Amino acid sequence: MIEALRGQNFRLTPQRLEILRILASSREHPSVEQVFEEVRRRFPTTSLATVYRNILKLKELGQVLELGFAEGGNRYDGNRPFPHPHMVCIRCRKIMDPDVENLENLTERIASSTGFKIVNHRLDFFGICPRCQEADSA
Amino acid sequence: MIEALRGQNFRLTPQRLEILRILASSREHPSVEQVFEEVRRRFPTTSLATVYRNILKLKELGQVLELGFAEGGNRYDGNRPFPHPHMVCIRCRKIMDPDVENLENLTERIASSTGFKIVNHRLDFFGICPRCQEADSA
DNA sequence: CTATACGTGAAAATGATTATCATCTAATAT
DNA sequence: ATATTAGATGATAATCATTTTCACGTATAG
Ligand SMILES: [Mn+2]
Ligand SMILES: [Mn+2]
Ligand SMILES: [Zn+2]
Ligand SMILES: [Zn+2]
Repeated sequence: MIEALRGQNFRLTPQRLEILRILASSREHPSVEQVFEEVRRRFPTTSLATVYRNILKLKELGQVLELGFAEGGNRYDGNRPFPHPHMVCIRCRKIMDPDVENLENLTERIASSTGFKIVNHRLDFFGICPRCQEADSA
Repeated sequence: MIEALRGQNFRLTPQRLEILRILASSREHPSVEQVFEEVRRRFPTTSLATVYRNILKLKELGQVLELGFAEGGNRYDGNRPFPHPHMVCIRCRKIMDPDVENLENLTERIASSTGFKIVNHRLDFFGICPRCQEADSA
């Protein structure tokens, strides 16, 4: 992933490398705020704007998948930077990657039946995660 | 749909009825701004806040489906107020309802494999609509 | 008709994201 | 190592959709 950055005239600053590392290592689909707090552990002077800027760059380079939400902050996946389904817990806001077969069939069928040239898709399931279900019954 | 409102202590104001009518009759998945402009044709003093408030109520009553987008305004479907796939043109922002078989199978499979209790879902395909493809080749 | 909640209009507040700008620094050449 | 410079950062202001506030208006019940 670092290689993807070297291509352009991108500098490898400590903040940038740390943001990279956090996004690549986390499976939690972190928010900007979460990345910000984690970067600050190592580089306490880091600005929130820097986190936004670097995530934007990585998104443009196709190294990070952005999960935009109309309410509440966006979330990011640095492990699977391509469209895939997500499970969103409406209680604790945890986001998981379920194991599910690909949607190429569905995509192609919709493309041919509507005449759209499909370039992207988004599939989210909203519900209550197992842990929050336990909390309910307790 | 008007009946759904009578249930509670909801008053049937002219603005409210007009917003209702617009959402129920439009197949274009209008934005708040579009509803606002249309309401103003008949009731020129209507406030934008009133449009937001009434759409919120209808959403809470399950009479309108909200399509939230992280960037740009949200869009609303008053014809199919239940989860269904959408085709979003990334050029002209038009949104269509494609004809597609139901996703109950997929939903159930994901629910059982992840332990989630799924209460909602969202499936969007992003691409270029036929009309914008023509504009491209011209 | 009167009374009373609910609704409205106007404007301010909110919250996430983006833009601005002076300063800093990583990368490269000398 | 030093100088150069284009890109990066930090702090702050601006943006934009949406929500909140509050004084006033009005639909509805009695
Ligand atoms: Mn993911
Ligand atoms: Mn629809
Ligand atoms: Zn949960
Ligand atoms: Zn189009």
